[in-house]
Order: sequence, then structure tokens, then C-alpha cells
Amino acid sequence: MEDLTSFEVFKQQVTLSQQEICREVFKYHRKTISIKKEKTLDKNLMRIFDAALKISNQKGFKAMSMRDLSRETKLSMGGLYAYFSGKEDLLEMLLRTGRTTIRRILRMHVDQENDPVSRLRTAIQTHIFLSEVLQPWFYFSYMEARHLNPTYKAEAKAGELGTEKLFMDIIEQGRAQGLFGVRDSVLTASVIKAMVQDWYVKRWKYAGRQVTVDQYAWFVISCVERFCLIKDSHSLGWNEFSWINDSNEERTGGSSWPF
Amino acid sequence: MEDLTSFEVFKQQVTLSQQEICREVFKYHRKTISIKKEKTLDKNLMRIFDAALKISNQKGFKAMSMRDLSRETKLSMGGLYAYFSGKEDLLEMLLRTGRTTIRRILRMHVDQENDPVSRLRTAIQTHIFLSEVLQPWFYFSYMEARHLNPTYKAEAKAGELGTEKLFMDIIEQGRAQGLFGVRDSVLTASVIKAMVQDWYVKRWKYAGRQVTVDQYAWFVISCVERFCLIKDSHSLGWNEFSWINDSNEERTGGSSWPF
DNA sequence: TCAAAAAACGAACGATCGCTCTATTTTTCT
DNA sequence: AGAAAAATAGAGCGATCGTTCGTTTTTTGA
Repeated sequence: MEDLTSFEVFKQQVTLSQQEICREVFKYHRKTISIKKEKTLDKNLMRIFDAALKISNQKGFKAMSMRDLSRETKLSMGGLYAYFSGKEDLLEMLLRTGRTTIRRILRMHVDQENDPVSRLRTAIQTHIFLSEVLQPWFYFSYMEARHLNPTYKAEAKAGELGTEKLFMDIIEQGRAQGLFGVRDSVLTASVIKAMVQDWYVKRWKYAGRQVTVDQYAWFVISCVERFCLIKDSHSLGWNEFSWINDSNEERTGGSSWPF
Repeated sequence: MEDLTSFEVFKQQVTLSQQEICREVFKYHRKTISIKKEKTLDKNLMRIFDAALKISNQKGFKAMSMRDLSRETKLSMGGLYAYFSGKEDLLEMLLRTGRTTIRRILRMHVDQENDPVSRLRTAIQTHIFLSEVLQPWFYFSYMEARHLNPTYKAEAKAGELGTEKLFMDIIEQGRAQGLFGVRDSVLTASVIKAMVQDWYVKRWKYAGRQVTVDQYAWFVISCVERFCLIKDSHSLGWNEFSWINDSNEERTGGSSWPF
């Protein structure tokens, strides 16, 4: 409990970044926003984002009409267009904002650790915890990134591979220090990311099974460590951890997936 | 090489099922198809499916217009509607066809094995190999299943959980026989599925890295076995396998995903 | 308090959507 | 070969889409 903080601790650490997100949007999209005063921007931009994520994660961004968004935000059609130049601009805003925010927090946490074992644990745990806090953002990015313009698609791809490289670098660092016994660090990083992504992509499934985010994070970490670590002396202390956990809160955006 | 067949062998085993798929569609959708003669149905239905999958996997099913489909299939607007009653019916056709076909082949292969270790290997390998052969189908189902009617959504969910239960049952069987040392078979099955799905969801990434489907399947199997097996005496024989593989063929439907 | 600035409004426009329906072409069968 | 049946064609319909713009309401600042 002293080395790895629980989800509740993590949650309190990052929820206050709502306004910070708005600033980040304003930096990149100042030209397409005709709102002058920052106070009104802060008030409504988050409302627009929340509504857009809510509707899009239910029926898809393409299927979300501007009238849907107008109804949900209680802003008029014309009023909406003061905050973005068009639907595609809104898509890009959402994706870029999510991307930069997620990467910033992820890097910040990982860079606090030094040895590869701790770094790998922190990277996995932070990614899963963060995707729990920002679940609508993660899910939206996952499902809608492919609908971007070719212009911004490359930018999105770079962001993806960057996150994967974060895992890869840790693994290779651990291998160089003789701690990890993996043969293919590229494939290892890939499957780690696949497991980590599963939490927010299939959020509703785990919620239905009453699996908490702490449980899932610990399971993935133990999974990865059993595969990577040469000696399992490092992974001690996990076995006797209590699996009885906090509340099983409800979540929005339950979707379906196949096979 | 005698126990687990390579992808090339697998491919020749299942490619001849194109007409079989058409029959399966006709069984469920006879009432919404106004085409009388099976010969014309066989000729055009596959063309419609291929075109719909191609366009949808590029821009999404919702964004695909019937005029797009008309152009790609070289059938007129009115002509198309002889093969389905509407766009939503086409969606359901595609999803149901893919679902039943995939499950049929998967079950068939897994049921040929008896001991849990072989069954687990076969389940993973067959799923990955099959998703390579039917990549557009898998990808489409993965991305578009959430846009189904509530009526058919339950049906789709049942199919998903069924595939996951396949993995889970094998794991519990292995645990009962004292072969597997897993604590949580539900979470274990979940992450196996997550790794297995990664192959077709991020197909373009692995293609760009020149990772072959054989390599990926073997990696996932070794990953899972190192996590599940109590003794690794079963997983011998993998280490000395040649990683030099066949051609790296091109694939359609490269898409983007984040983080 | 009262212009000026900012923000919000919502009817209306052109484009495109899924879909229908009649006319036409192709195939089938005696 | 020719009539019946099957399949295809493509213009057109109403609905809905994203977006615009003149107007009204709210906020700001001296």
C-alpha cells in the first residue's frame, strides 16, 4: 500500500484537471473558437465535451447529429458553432484533447519510478486507473480515431505508437539489466497494451461481473510479471493482498463487442 | 509441426466455405430476400458482403451510403434491395453470418482435441488463424456490433460471451486436472481473448512490423502457457522453432486506434 | 444606466440520406 | 421463338443531415 497507491488515491489525484483540459484545447484550437471570454468557454466547453462523449459512445460519432448535441447541451444550433468550426473540428478537438491529457498524466507517473520493475508496474497501473477515470475519453478515442481526416490521422497514429513505445522501452531497459527474460519486447509490449486496453473497451463486461479496477490492474500486473520476470522474488507481496474491495459503481456507455 | 498445423495448412482447410456462408444467410433471412434463384443469390450476395465490409471497414457502416454500396457492387439502388430489406437488415445479416460461421469453425477445431493443454493451444491458434482468414468479418463485427438494435444486441452479446466461455471452460478443465495454476479463470479467459483479438483489430500494425500470423499465435500461446501451466514440461518444443516465416502479404482495411 | 460587445437563438438552406416504385432488361421454360 | 418470370435500372420522394445568418437576449464596462 505504500509503493502502489490504490485507485481511490489515484482518483483524487487527477480529478481536478478538468479546467486544465480546457486550457489545452484553447491552445490548439484558438482560431476555430469564436468565444472571447475564458469564463464562458470553461463553462460550456466541458458541457459540450461531456455531451458529445455521452452520445457518441452510445451511437457513434457519425450517428450523433448536431441536433442531438444541441438538445443534450441545451445550447442552440448556432450557439454550438461558436465553440468549434464544424463537426469534424469537434472530432479533432476531442481526440487531441484526450490524447495529450492521457499522455501527460501517464508520463508523469511513470517518470517518478526508476527501476524497470517499478516502472512497468506503474505504467500498467496508471494506464488502467487513468482509463477508469477518463473512460468516456478512452473509449471515444479507441472507437472514433479511425474516422479522422488523413491529415490528422498520422498525428493520432504517432500518439498510439508513443504509448506502446513507453511499454517497450521499459521492457528493453529491464532486459538490459538482466531482470526480464523476454525474447520479443515488441510483441510483449503489444499484448500488454491489448490487456490494458481491454479494461475500458469492455468496461460494461467487467462491471457486470463486479470486477473492480484494482482487481483487474493487479491481475494484469501479475500476468505480465509472471511472463517477464526471471526471478519472481520481485512479485512477492501480491499474493496476500485482500481481494475484497470498494464499491462497484455504475458506469455509462455500455456497448457490445463480438467473439 | 505434427500437432499444430501452420497457417498455410489452416488456410487451405477453410477457404472453400464461401458458398457455405451464403447458405447460412439464406436460412435466417429467407423472408427479407426477394431473389428467387439460388444461383443469382450466390453470385451477388458475396459481392455485396465483400463490398459492404470493404467500405464499412474504411469509413464505418453508418458512413457507408447505399450509393457507395451500389457503386462498389455495380448493382443499382433498386437491385440492392432485392437482397435485403434495408440497411439495418444488411447489418444484421453481416453480423449474424460472421458470428455463426466463426463459432462453427472454432468449435469444430477445438472439439478435435481432448486434453486441456492441447485444447487451449488449439483454441488460441484457431481463433487467430481464423481471424486472419476472415479479417474483414472479424473487424466489422468488432467495430459495428454496438450499433445493432436492442433486439439483436442481446443475441450478439450471447455470442461474444460464448466464445469467452470456450476459453474459460478449457481453463477450468485444466485446473480440475491439476495442470493449470490459475487463480481466476474468468480474468484469465478475458485477457486471453484480449490478446487474441488484438491480431485482427490492429491488423495493420502487425503487418507494418512484418509480424506473421504464425509468430503472433505462437507468442500468445507461449505467453498464456507460461502464465497458466504449473510445470512447463508441456511447453517444450517451442523454443527451437524457426521464426523465419512465409511471405508478408498485404492486407486491406488498415485503420487507426489510440493509446 | 445605457450603449457596445458578446453570446445565444432558431428558422431556413442546400446536400445527402435511406428507400420506393415503375419501367426496362435479362433469364427461364415450353 | 415468345410469353412469363425474375432481376436490374435509376429517377424521384420525404426525411434528416451539417451549416449559416439575421435576430434577439444577455453581459460588460464607463
